[in-house]
Amino acid sequence: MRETLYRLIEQTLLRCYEDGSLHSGITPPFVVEVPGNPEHGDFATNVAMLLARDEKKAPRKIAEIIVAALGNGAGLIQQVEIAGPGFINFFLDPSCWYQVLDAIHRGGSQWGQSASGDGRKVQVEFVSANPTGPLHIGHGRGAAIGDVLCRLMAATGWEVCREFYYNDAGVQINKLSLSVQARCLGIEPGDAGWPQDGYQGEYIKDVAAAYLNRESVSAGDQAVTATGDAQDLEAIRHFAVAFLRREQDQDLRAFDVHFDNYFLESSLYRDGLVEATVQSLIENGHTYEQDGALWLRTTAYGDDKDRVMRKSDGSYTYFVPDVAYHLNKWQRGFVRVVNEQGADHHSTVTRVRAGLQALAVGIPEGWPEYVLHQMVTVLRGGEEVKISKRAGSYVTLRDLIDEVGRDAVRYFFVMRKSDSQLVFDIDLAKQQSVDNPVFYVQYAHARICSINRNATEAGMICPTVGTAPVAKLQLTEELALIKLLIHYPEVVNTSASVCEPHRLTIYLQEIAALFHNYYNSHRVLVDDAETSAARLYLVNAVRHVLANALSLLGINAPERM
RNA sequence: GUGCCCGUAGCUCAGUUGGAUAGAGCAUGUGCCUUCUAAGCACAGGGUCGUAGGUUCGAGCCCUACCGGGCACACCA
Repeated sequence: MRETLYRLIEQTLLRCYEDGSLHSGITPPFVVEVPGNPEHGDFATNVAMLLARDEKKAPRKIAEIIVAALGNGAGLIQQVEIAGPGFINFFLDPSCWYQVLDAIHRGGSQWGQSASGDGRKVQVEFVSANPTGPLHIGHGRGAAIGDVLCRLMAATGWEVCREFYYNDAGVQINKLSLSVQARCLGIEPGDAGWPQDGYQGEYIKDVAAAYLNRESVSAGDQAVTATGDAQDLEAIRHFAVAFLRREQDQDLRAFDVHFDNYFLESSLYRDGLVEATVQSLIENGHTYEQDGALWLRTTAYGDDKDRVMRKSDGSYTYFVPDVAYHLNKWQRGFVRVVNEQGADHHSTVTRVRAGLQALAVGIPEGWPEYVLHQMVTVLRGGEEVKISKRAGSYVTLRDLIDEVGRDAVRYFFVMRKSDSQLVFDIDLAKQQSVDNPVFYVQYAHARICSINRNATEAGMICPTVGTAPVAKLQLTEELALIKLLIHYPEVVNTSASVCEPHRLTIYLQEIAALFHNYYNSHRVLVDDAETSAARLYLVNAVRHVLANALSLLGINAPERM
């Protein structure tokens, strides 16, 4: 609808240039938007104001010329007015609103999807937790945001690859192995022989017990049987990694989050990608030696200081494998890559991009994209629940799902813009009332299903596509609902392209609010059969949109509550 | 000290990428069930958009400086 109007204005402008009523000859970057105030019409454009300077005319004068040339847009436009400093307000013919109801019923569960991705390959990397413990709340937020992003992109025509990257070697894994070994030997935190900065959590005991029992574990990407030999640190490492990966997998499955590919940091070394990347950076002349370390001149690409690549002890800093990893992503053909991470990793953004630019293999400057989420604080009984991983006392993702349910957890995690901090109020998430946004939205869906059941009982059914007497829908509340329904595909598109899943939850709140309002002021099933049919047609369109949006969030749309 | 993010109603947060009189929910106050789920709805009060400048027809949004909070700063990832 907005698109149609946009093109109409564009063409009108060209016509004005042809007949000489306007002469600047440019098409300014004007917008067609939905005014906040309904009195300002269904759509409005600022085109006349943007032309004022080049035309050397008052915006309202220009608006008059455009309006005169506009016509009625093939019956689309009922009325046009010029308002304020030079806005052109459009009031559309009501009949055009009703078309969206047919479109929704025709599209069903597909409505709102588009092909803007055009089958291109996008990769979303998210969670990427190292296998040193259970997933915590922060991983949960990342998992929810990443998963919804994937669903959004798939719905907009992208070929999506969901990837999980983790470090299975390195210093932290050594600490993990040593901690498990210590537990195997009966050493406890605080005892002599407990590894420095070891992992103290209770779960380490479980890993040790399983190892001593010679259990077999298989995670999504690996399978290991324990030898039970407490002296074999290498065997412990393999087992511990597989064990914790399995735990994380189970948590993710409980959260309905799945991956297409697991990528191991160790494979970058094994396959020589790290070494090749370093060589390439040296050959391109972007490195230098200083203080016994090898540096990359990242300042040439907007970093505030140069970064060490190879430490004086000969090992690489973590950003080197990161660059190698992203080069690999590029070579796999992903024209778009989105990395969802905690904001505490934000310093990698500039470095990775700088490293990729320095490789000079044609990677665009802003590639890859990053979605960074801020911290989550958990509130229970109005008090903050402290999270401390090393000390081993914290709320895990699993705890949270078990306590408040998957739907609520997912909704709360994507409800806010990712770059603002999130307060997760456990008590609120558990509440089954209007205060809880998840229930509010699900309840709207359940209510419509309930109406359908009542309709069936009364021998009425929702009309099929094109047969509904839609002209019966004249109430303000009905038109408001229809006008909001129209925007759904745009919400999906925008959310996907700017990577902001929270827009979906805001839209859901709006549509649910309008529905509850309508429901309270008017009955759907009334004596007049035609009116009932038209209203059934409308509320079921609402039901489709609610269900579709919830499905993009990975949340159930219950038929009863 | 340097870099990034945030600052909007008492609280939690939106704000359609620069548009018209800045919006929701909670909390407070007042109403609405013989009728499809009251697990709901309506009305009312509540604001120097952190502060000060700047850019322009027009700024919550863009630029600069400052204030306050968070995060990160080779030898953890």
